[in-house]
Amino acid sequence: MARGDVTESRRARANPKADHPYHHGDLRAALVDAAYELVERDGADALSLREVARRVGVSHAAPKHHFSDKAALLAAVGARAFDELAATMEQARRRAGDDPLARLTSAGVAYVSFAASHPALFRSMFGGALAGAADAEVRARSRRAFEVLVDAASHAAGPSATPAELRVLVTAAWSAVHGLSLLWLDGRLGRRARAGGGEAIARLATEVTELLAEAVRRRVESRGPRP
Amino acid sequence: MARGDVTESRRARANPKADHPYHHGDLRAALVDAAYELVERDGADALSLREVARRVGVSHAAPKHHFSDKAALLAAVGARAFDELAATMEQARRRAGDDPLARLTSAGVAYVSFAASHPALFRSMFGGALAGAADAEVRARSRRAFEVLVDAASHAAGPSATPAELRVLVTAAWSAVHGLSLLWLDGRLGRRARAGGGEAIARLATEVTELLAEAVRRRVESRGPRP
DNA sequence: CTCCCAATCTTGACAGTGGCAAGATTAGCA
DNA sequence: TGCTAATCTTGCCACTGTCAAGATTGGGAG
Repeated sequence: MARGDVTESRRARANPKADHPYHHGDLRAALVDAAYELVERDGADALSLREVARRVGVSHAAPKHHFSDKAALLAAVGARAFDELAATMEQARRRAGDDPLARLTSAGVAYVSFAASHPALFRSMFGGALAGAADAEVRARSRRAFEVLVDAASHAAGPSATPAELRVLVTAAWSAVHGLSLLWLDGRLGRRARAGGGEAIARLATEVTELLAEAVRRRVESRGPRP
Repeated sequence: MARGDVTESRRARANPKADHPYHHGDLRAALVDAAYELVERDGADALSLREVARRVGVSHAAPKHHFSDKAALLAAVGARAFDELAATMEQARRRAGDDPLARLTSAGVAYVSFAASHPALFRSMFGGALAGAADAEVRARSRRAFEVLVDAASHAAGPSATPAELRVLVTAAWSAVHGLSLLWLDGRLGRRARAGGGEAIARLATEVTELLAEAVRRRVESRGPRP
């Protein structure tokens, strides 16, 4: 479910569970797969290296040769998750057509929808283990997702927006969808929003991003031509 | 540092560390104190019940009689933290005077400033252990903090704002400051913001909340009188 | 084709964790 | 003054992440 298959390299292994040859063939990818599933289900805090190893059918110390650390495994999971997020958002942008406002809102909706449909995963992508060390790869992959938002916000602000104005819009939009996602996951948006399910949160995201875009556009227009 | 002292009840204990009488006197409060400090320093994930017990000078199983669970202790810490947040925000509102916009922005700034000066604590107040069970007390205390924001946003929207418009503003403002706090804590706002320290994040919060308030106000005004 | 090195995986151990159970100690009420 | 119930301790279990040393094997050098 998580995502298609991963390059099954080198050796064609008939049965991954029954006959456990001493060398697994593609342990690294298998570990990331299993970890991704577990994190998606129970979150990063609940992840146990030993459990991952067990699922893959390998001894508890085997992961050590591919991931120095539990944090390293989580970083790999995070990188994959951000790829997923970026793909989702890019697809949403593509589907949104040419209208700049529609592009922004649909990117925002894609963001919160991803959070809503992968709650534990989404939480694990920020803060916690991924925050401190901030694996370089994770940062790079996450940037791609954010670029979608930045691009959409830029168009929504209009061509004559100042860099500073643009920066405020981008920061505000990103903060808003991010905060909206987390507050909703925490169930802190009142029961009206919670009851509505995925639809309610999507509508909220639309309203909020529209509000922001509208604000910047008006501000830009009322200022007159760019100095 | 965390906050003054807690009601030292019942018995006056001369030396809390040296002579450990069989009955501590006020173990519950002492545990919360110690846990609060540890969470503030290292976050909820890093908290160890045994470490807390050690700090208080008590056996590792003693906390069981006051907190059924590690989550229960964290809930107590969370409740205290939300009290702190609420107090900070109320103070900010008081200092802001009468201007509705100033009230909103200063509440928002107080929110992100709290996050910035208590990073690990702030993270622990949301998601993770506090998210699932959602201790009733924590919810109640947190509501008080959010009320400040709601109140400020209401005034900023103007007297003729519709309930629906108001709800959008409140949700947007709250989401924005919340997301802003977390993204900044994660170091995801670019190096310009990170380098600025507490000042930069406060400025961002001001700009974002002002943008939102402005948007709603214009929307309300341009709509004409309330239907 | 053979042999050997290095990568890969396993077994075993250690310190630390949260939670449970049974016993020691004491506070405060009858 | 005595005794019950609350409080705290000791001891244990299953589990975790990490390390060290040994077993196994793939794949290139000769």
